[in-house]
Amino acid sequence: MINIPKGTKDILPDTSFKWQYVENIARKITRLYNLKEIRTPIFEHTELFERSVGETTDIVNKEMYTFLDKGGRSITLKPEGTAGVARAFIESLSNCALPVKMYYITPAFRYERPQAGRLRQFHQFGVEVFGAAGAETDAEVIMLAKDFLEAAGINSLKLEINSIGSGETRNNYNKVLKEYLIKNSDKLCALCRARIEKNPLRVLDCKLDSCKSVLKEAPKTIDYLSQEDKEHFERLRSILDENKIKYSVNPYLVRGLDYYTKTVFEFIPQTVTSAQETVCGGGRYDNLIESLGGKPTPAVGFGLGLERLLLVLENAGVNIEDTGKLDVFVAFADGLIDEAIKLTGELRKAGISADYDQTGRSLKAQLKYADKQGAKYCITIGGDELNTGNFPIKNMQNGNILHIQRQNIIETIRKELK
RNA sequence: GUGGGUAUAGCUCAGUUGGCUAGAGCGCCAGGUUGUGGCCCUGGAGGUCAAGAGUUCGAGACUCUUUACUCACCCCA
Repeated sequence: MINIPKGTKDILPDTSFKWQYVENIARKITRLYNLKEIRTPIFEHTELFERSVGETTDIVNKEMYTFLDKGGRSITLKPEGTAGVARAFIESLSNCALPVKMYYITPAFRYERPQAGRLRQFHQFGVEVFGAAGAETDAEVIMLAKDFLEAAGINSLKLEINSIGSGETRNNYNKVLKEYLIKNSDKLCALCRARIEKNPLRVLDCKLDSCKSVLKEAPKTIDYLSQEDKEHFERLRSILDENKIKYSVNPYLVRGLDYYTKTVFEFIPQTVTSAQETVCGGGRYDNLIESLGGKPTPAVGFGLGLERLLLVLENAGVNIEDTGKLDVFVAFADGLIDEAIKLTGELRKAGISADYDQTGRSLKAQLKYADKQGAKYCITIGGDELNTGNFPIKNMQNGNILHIQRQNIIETIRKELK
């Protein structure tokens, strides 16, 4: 037997409705915010991710699904959603009226050791807004994420924000931070010492207590912001305050992708105890489009892990209802299958979902099967019904049976379903 | 990549200091006076005890190796 590859999961028929539930909410909320869907390829040229996600990140260094295609090109399965959308923007959308506001729901691939809330193929819902530089857009993206998470059923959420600055701010700060880290390098873990040169910002993110204590005294990005960056961050805070959106400023919040500038944020549900706590993360990336060869274009967005979201919903006890249950099951006595085919067909044409047994079950087993399918109603066809024209429609929830003339069945079912 | 845990029926798991033909619940299939599901009763199908080697008169159990799964670290959603 050949089994499923490591780190992947089948979404089976008894569970797929949960995915449809969150996807439907994503489509509903993005519509309210005037976003359109974009679908980009599952694979791109490897170089796109190297240049956007960043060569110092773990994602690019050790987690990408990269292979040569038959033409000898280096191809990579998308490890996240932003790069492909940025590429598509540069290629096809940069002459559109700005801002261009889009969302995507896509599988993504990272070669990692799987664990709770982390798979090798996972799914992201993400949002990108191109061409609006102001903090209003940062706020709008944050609000959208919050509305979505709340609509999905998460009611205790922690929002953390930070600004890591851009341009000069970033250079100045990196220098100061580097000096500080080098001075204290004997107290840092080996990994952090290695990060000092390559990407000092990442040290801020270390979870080791020994490193954390060093960081308590470390210079903070928000103290080194340029006037412009500072005003941007203040403006964002005031909009969030005005709109009663609670947040806390976490000066050590640094996102793991290199393209972020200025605002970064994360949503952390309070119900989860696991370390995979961040369900949604995002921020501004004003330099990405230019660095990929496009016109300088400010941008902001977020990515949200659907597996993690579903895990959080489960832990929070959110009950997701399967709205796709069968309306009518048509049961029939021995020899009357042709009548069942006819009636089932009529119901379907009338927009009522209907099914009947094609495996030769006994009448009793048909009822049992109808029950398992979650059928709302069951109609039984037998010799008596054909003679009298009077058919029993059983409500499978309360067991009540209505007796209805053949020509009135569809009308009755319609009324009942409302 | 590093560290921990687990592996017995489709699923969740029992299985005593090593000892008869391998167990339960759930699920599946069938039956319980030729036509009404859920509850109950009865029966049935379904297992190379992850794989390989070792210890032993005897291994599901003990030892070793391999593999898979899982959780955590790193990192990320």
